[in-house]
Amino acid sequence: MVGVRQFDEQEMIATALDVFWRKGLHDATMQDLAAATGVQRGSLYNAYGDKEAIFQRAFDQYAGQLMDSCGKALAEGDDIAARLQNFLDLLIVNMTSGSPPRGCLTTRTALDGAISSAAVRQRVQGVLSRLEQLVSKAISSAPDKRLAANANRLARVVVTFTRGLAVMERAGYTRKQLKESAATFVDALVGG
Amino acid sequence: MVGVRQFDEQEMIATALDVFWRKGLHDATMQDLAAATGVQRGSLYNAYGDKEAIFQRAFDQYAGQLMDSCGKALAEGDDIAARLQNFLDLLIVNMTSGSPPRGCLTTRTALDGAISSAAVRQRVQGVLSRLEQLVSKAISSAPDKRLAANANRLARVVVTFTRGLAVMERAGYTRKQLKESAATFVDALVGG
DNA sequence: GTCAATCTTGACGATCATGTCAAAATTGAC
DNA sequence: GTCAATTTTGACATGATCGTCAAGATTGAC
Repeated sequence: MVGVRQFDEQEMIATALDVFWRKGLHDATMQDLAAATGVQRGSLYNAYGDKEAIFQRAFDQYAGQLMDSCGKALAEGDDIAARLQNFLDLLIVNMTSGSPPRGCLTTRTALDGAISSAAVRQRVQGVLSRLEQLVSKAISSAPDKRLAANANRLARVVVTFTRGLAVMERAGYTRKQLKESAATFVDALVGG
Repeated sequence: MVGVRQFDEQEMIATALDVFWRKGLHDATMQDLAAATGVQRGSLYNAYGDKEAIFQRAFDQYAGQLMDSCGKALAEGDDIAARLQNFLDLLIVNMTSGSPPRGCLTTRTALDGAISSAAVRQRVQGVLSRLEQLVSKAISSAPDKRLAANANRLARVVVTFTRGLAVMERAGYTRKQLKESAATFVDALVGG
């Protein structure tokens, strides 16, 4: 192949993800991406077409990693309470990492009003849907039949609560406060 | 007084609130406000200084009305479950009203990454803080001492959950789905 | 009715982001 | 080493938004 790409795509997407995570799809500009990755604007347009195409790649990478982590968190622990706690703690650490904390990319993207792209919306819905499935599966396997019977409904409540945590983080709540809320929530939900 | 204002301020702020609610502080432009209110851009700059000043007035009006409604919702009902349900239903209806649904202004504002204004951030925190107080007060008055003793912590969980509902709405969940989640949440939280 | 303070209007300049393009540079294939 | 496909580069045109300002219009006070 002639005229070979001068930058590492993996590295480029990873850096772009960081930019999108900190600024959001709407507020991150091609200039931001160019500056952060060291790849010129024109090259990015040539390679990907537009900003949204870059976002989609970055988001897919992020979503894949997130699902892996969540699956593992929900598999470790003696009982369903511990597993849910692991899951919530993982998300909390995830959204409160970085300086300043970068928040939750999925939630930020869901709230980004300037996004009319069906592809982006579907990706957000995909993450939420898969999270519900993971949690539902975990709850289903609990010995408590009262819980297991309502696994789907409860899973949606849990995922909804995680979205709330993401909003509270943006509003200024600290990791410690979020963890306390999460503990209270798990305790109240699956009995303590 | 000479050289009198040619538009009704109350009406202007109410219309501006509608614009901000549908587009968000960041995405709503002065042109949007001018077009919706019928007041020219220059007049708005002359009267208020900048967009954020208009937003603050609109937000204060919105927050006041919201607190009133929430206070009433939390006061009606036989038990704490019914009161919380009223409260959650109110918020759900509030965020799913309009066509297309306008969502939750507080949550949208909290997630708006382009906002560095301390005044705006404080207003968002103020709403969340006051909501926590209202809910906490309602829970405190419940006969169930196990609940009342944890009123503050539980109230924060409830408010966090409401933020989650706002995100789920943006992600495409319908009013019906949100209400079902809310019902499941209340049932799990305060026993059913 | 006149005056003067205030508001309104329309236009202006500046900034920023987008997307495109032609010319130059790069490099694998032969 | 040459060629040709592809990428890179820098510049360009476009459009949106912001904030400002001078000139004109309005109206309460006298």
